[in-house]
Amino acid sequence: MSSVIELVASQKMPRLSASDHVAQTIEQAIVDGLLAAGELLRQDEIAAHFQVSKIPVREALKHLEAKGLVTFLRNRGAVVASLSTAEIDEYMDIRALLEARAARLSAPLIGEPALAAARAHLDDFGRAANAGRWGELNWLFHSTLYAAAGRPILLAEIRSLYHKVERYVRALLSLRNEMPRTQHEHAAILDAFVRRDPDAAAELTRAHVLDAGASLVNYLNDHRSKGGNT
Amino acid sequence: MSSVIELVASQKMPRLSASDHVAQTIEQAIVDGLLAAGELLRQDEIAAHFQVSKIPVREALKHLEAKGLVTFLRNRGAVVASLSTAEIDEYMDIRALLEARAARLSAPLIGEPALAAARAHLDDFGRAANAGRWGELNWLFHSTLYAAAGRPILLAEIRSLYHKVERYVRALLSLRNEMPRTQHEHAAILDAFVRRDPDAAAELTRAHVLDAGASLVNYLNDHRSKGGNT
DNA sequence: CGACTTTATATCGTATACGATCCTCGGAGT
DNA sequence: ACTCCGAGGATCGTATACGATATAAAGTCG
Repeated sequence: MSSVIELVASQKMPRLSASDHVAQTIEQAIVDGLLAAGELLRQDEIAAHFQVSKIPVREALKHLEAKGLVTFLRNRGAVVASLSTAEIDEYMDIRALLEARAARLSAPLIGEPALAAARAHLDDFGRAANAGRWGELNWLFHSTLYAAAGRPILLAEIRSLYHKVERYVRALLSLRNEMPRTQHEHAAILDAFVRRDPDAAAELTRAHVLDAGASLVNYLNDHRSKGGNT
Repeated sequence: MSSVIELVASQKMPRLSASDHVAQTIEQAIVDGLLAAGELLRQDEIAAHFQVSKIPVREALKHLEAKGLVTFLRNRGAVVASLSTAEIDEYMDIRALLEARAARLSAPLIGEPALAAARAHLDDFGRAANAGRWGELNWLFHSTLYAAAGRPILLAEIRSLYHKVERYVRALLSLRNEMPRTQHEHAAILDAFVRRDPDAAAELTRAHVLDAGASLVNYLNDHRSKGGNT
């Protein structure tokens, strides 16, 4: 076979169905906070934007509905899911549990390459300017540490929870200056991993997530219309 | 307006879209183990069964895919998701964490009506004949205990995890006689709630879930083709 | 002049239709 | 006889089309 054919074959699509492509793009947009909570997602509009019909768009939205990022209103379409402060609090509480578990399992097993990678993410994190990049690096830092646990399902569950609250965390980070404390806690966590100390890694991780959760809930309670859920 | 109109209005549908109806029914069938892991779900067939077109069927399957109960194979359709023993082990480990947390929060707050309801479910559980009814009562028992925690998200996450492994648990219960030990553990858990003892409730719940998980993993490791993931 | 009904329009939810991809089975070649 | 290949059929993925429902605007009555 000629090299031309190979060339064509190599770039022959991301091997992604239209439905999956739309789902991934919208998911990212929601997580990044580009779409406001409660915003209506008009199917025809999205379909036109991606140059597909409504069918794959609806399939994508159904997927995101099950993931908890979108809510369907009967005969009124889909909106970006919004979380009450109580719900955010619950998610952060669960994250604290699972991430502490992952840290405990991973700390004794982590290797030097993973530590170096985490350290690199930490440095990049300190230099990152916008909240978008910050969110990405924050996840990279933590997931790098958790990977050594060899628990893909646990990691996936953590990521799923993280996705649901990430846009709120980012909004907070953009408005308040939480970076110094965050960086300090990250450094302490990394140090616990360097020492391969499971108890310290777990407890510091737990406290880190709960701190972020408390800070977030406080902020939202202040800035939302008194009883507000939105 | 006449009473006839009111009558019609009152029974005017389950207010459920075709897509949601199909999703719920298939989800139940998978959880109940009526559909074997790995089984192909043919869209035309399902559509004919429900007397709808493929569109709502595909939306339902996309929903279940995001929930982890179904897997799509590009241009080959959807199959019932199957779990390796390692994945089941992970899910049970996470369940143990979350259910222990729910038990700890709930135990000090639980009221007499909830305790009475849990006791009733426990009795029914002892008399239940088939695995299907057993699974339902088992969930009712545990969820009744957790409800007092006032943590709907936590409860929903637990239910989601439970759904993913329930068919495997049921298969085990049907084949082995695990009921006596299970009943004994349930009684001990209920007793801890009666005493409003958070530590005991949490630890007994944790052990209960981990026991079930270990038993399940052992069984599957014995009965699956040596390296088997299915 | 305001509240209720009615009509219009936009958007949703689903059925039908069709090209694309993959599996099956039979035939040619070694 | 076995392997490789291609035509046929089945199933998937998506575009188009249409009835159903909700929101908004206009009209009517008190």
